[in-house]
Amino acid sequence: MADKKITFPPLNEQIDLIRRGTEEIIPEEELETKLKRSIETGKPLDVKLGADPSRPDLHLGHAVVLQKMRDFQDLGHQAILIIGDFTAMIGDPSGGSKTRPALTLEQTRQNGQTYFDQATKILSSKRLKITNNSEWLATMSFANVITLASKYTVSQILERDDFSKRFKAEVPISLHELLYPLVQAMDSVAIKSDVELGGTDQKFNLLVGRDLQRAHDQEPQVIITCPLLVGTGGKEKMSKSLSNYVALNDFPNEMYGKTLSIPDELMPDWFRLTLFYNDNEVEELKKAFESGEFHPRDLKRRLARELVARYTSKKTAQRAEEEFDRIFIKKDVPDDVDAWSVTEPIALTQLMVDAGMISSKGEARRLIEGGGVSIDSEKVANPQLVYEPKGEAILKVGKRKFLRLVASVEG
RNA sequence: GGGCAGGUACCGAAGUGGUUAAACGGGGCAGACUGUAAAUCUGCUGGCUUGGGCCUACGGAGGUUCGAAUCCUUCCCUGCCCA
Repeated sequence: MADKKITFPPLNEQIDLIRRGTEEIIPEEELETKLKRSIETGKPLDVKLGADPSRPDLHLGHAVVLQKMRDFQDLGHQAILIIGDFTAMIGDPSGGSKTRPALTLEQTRQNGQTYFDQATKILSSKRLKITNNSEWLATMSFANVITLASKYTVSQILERDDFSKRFKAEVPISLHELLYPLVQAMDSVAIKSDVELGGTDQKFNLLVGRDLQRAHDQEPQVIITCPLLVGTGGKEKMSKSLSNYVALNDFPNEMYGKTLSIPDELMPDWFRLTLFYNDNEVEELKKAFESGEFHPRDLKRRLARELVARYTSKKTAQRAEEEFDRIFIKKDVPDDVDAWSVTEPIALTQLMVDAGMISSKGEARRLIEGGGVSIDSEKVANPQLVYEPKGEAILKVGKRKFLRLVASVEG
């Protein structure tokens, strides 16, 4: 680590930025103490963020916390991204009874790389350190583990809401699940973190980090939780497994479209959490919205536009919007539709499966029967339809899947 | 180790010999209406094939039966109580 002294912004300035958009800072006085000390010594704070490499697709929900991490970097502090490769190898069981497939070391490494690529859309690659937690966890002996487990009590662990709920509901909780918070907390001990970031759902785990650091005679980390972003469905938090997410890697058009499909009530939250509007700005939007100055649709268009611009460019966002209007308002066809060559008559259902638009012919048939498939804007009524290749035709499946069918001569 | 209750499709949950690919609810998908919003209404929600049909599926494996998710045996798993 560089031992060059860094000059930090004044305390108040730092606190203001850090506090912005966070849910809780526990305890705030300790944050001040740590910041003051770093100003005096010129030594940056080590800020920890845990990353789960088993699902390497980052989405806007992750972005909330990553942005907070970025704030710390901008203030001159050290970001430490911990890739939970050890955890991923075992397979985190939380949330379900099914054991997740254990990943190989190579896979986790690969995932770690993609994680990095995506995370640096938000994080600066300066003052960024990435570590795999297998580095210290893989070498722990069983005796070490027992000792670790002795530092915490059953009732302390059962304080965690979802554990106690499951316990009360007589739903199985396996022993190693109870250990997970400790494993996570070990990371904090290993890197001697000053601050750890996470979503509000991580609060318990982060707090265990404090306890465990104390048990190892370290100064406990300050924990900072960020609000959870609600997913496109409008009910549950954004998560990959619920497929209600907008990925950082989504194509601009997708990102634009998905954003426009969120329920209206989500808009203030999204402005706040994905675009980091401050409370006043959000308040103003709300007022303008309630007074009828804005049509909710226009406000959402603005949200989508700014969001796409944030991850690509203004120009691209503009294009995404135009494209959207063309397709959904003018009912036109997008201009970047994948082509699919058809050489001979083929059952439409088969074609849809072959092209990967749908996973089974049965499903394709049902969709057709339900009126969800059209060719050149004409609904297909007959599920048995055999498509005769001729020139070009646009096949539309469901709300947003398009395919350009191109007749091509054999050879 | 003993006693009891359970294991059903994405989830929750009915069904206790045939009419069960399996009620109902949630979730999801699609359609109508819209602003790809919400609310509402409608349809669909195992695979393959259509001429009938065929295959896979109610924790696993066997068995009884013309016929089993449903009965029997055995094994596995989970929760509760006792030790």
